[in-house]
Amino acid sequence: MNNTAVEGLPEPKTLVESAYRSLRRDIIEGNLAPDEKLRVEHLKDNYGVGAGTLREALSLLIADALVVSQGQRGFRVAPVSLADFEDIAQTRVMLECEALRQSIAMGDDAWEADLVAAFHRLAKAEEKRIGSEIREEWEERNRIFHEVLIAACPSRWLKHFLSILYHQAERYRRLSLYLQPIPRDIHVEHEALLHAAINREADKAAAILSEHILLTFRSVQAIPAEQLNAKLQA
Amino acid sequence: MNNTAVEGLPEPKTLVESAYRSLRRDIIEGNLAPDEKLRVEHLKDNYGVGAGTLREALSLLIADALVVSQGQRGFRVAPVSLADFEDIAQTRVMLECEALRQSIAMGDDAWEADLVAAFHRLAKAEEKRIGSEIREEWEERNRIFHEVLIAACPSRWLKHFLSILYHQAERYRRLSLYLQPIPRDIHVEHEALLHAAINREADKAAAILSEHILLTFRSVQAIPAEQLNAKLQA
DNA sequence: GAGTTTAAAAATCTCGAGAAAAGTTGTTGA
DNA sequence: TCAACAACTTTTCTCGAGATTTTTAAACTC
Repeated sequence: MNNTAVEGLPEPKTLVESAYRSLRRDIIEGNLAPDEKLRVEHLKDNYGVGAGTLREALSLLIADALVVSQGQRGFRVAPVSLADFEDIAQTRVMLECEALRQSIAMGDDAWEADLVAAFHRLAKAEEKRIGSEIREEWEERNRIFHEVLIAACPSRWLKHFLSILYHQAERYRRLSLYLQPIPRDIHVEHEALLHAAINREADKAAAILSEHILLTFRSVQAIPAEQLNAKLQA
Repeated sequence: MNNTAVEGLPEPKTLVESAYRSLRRDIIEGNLAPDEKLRVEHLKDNYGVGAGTLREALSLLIADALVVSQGQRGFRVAPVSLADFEDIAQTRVMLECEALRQSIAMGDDAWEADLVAAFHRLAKAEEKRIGSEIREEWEERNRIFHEVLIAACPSRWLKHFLSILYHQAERYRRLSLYLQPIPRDIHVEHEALLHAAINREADKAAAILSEHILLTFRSVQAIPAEQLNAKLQA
C-alpha cells in the first residue's frame, strides 16, 4: 500500500523505483510543470533509464495522482487548479482531524516522545530556514511532524489517503511559502498543535489543525492570478 | 485521477489497459488468490501480452492497492485480513456518509432522476438474482447505485477514495453473499436509502448507509474461520 | 480564405532477448 | 545432525528495436 510514504529511506533497489522518486520530486517541486506532456523518448535520457522502465515509473506515479495518462496519448503531469487545491485542503481537514482525534485517543508514551522529538527537529530547521537545501530539510521534517501526529491512529487506509493528499498539497504549498501574502507564524501553529495533542485536548487540536491546513489554502488563494499563473507554468 | 472508475465502458484502447482490467477483475473475483505470487513470465501467456506490458498493468493495479510489489521480489496479490476489512468498512462509513450528506445537500432534479433510475435497474437485477452472469450484472448495478448516491457530492477526491474503497470492499463482499450467515434483505435497505435521499433526510440516510456498510462487514466477520480461510485460498 | 484530404513526422505502444538478482538444491566439513 | 558453502534454476529487471497510432504539415478543392 505504501508506495507514497518513503519513510526512513530504504535505498532504491531498482531503476524503476529510482526513476519514480526522481520524477515525483521533480513534479512536486515544479521542475516539471503542471499539465506538461511527458514524452517517454525524451525523458528516458534525462533519467538515464530505458523506455519501458520509465513507463513503469510513470504508471506508479498515477497511484499518487501526480501523473495522468490517457488512452493512446501518453502521460502528462497532473494539472493544477485552485478548485482542486480547495478540494484537497477540505478533504484533508476532514480526514486528518479524524485521524488526529484517533491518534490522541490511542497514543501512548512512546508516541508522545516521538512527537516531541519530531517537533524539536522541525523547530531546529525552522530557525535556519533560509537557503534551498535547508528548505528541503524543513519540508522533510514538516512532513514527518504531521505524520507522527497521526501515527497512533490505527487506520491504515486513513493514513494511506492522507499520505497522498499531503504530497498533493505540498505541490501547491511550495508556492505559498515563497510569495506569502498572508502573514503567519507557522512555528507558533505547530507549537500549539503539539501542546494540544500532548494534553489530549482533541477538540482543540482538531481546530488548530483545521485552521493550519485551511490557512495554507487561503495563502495560495490570496496570490494574485497573474503571479500564480507565472509560477504554475514555470 | 479516475483509473479505477471505469464508468460507461470506454473500450480499452491499449493492451496495457486491457490486461489491467482483466487482472483487476480476476483479483476482485478471487480467481487470483490473496497473497498469491504474480509471476510475470507465467501470467503474460494467460493474458496474451508481453512481459513489459504486463508489468505496466501490474504497476497500475498498485494504485488500487490490489497488488503490492517489493524491491527485487516481484508482484503479489494484496493480502486480505479481517482487520483490513474492518478498517475498509469503517473508513468507508466515514467518507461515504459525508459524501452522501453533501450529495443530498447539493443534488438537483436530474440527480434524483438518475438515482431513481439506478435503483430501478438494481431492483430488476435483484428479482432474478440467480446464476453467475446475472450476478455480475447485479454487482455492476449495485456499484452504480452507490456511485449515483454520492454523484452530487462536489469533492472529486472524496469520490476517488471511495471508488478505491468500494473495489476493495467488493473483494471481501464476494464472500458474504455466497455464504451468508446473517439474514438480511438488501433490497429493503437500498429502498430505505433511496427514499431518505430523495426526501433529503440526511441524518437518516447516513444512518442507513452506515448500517448497510457495517452489516456487510459483520456478515464476513460471522463466517467461521475455517470456512473463510478455505474461501480465501481458493 | 476556410475547410478537407493526403502524406510525412513524431510519439506511443508492444515485444522478445539479455543481464542481474533471488531462490533452490545438493554437497562438503565440522 | 546441522550449518555453511557452491553450483544450478527460476524469476525479476532492463534495454533497444519494430509495429500502430496520433500529431503535424502541406497540398488541394470549394
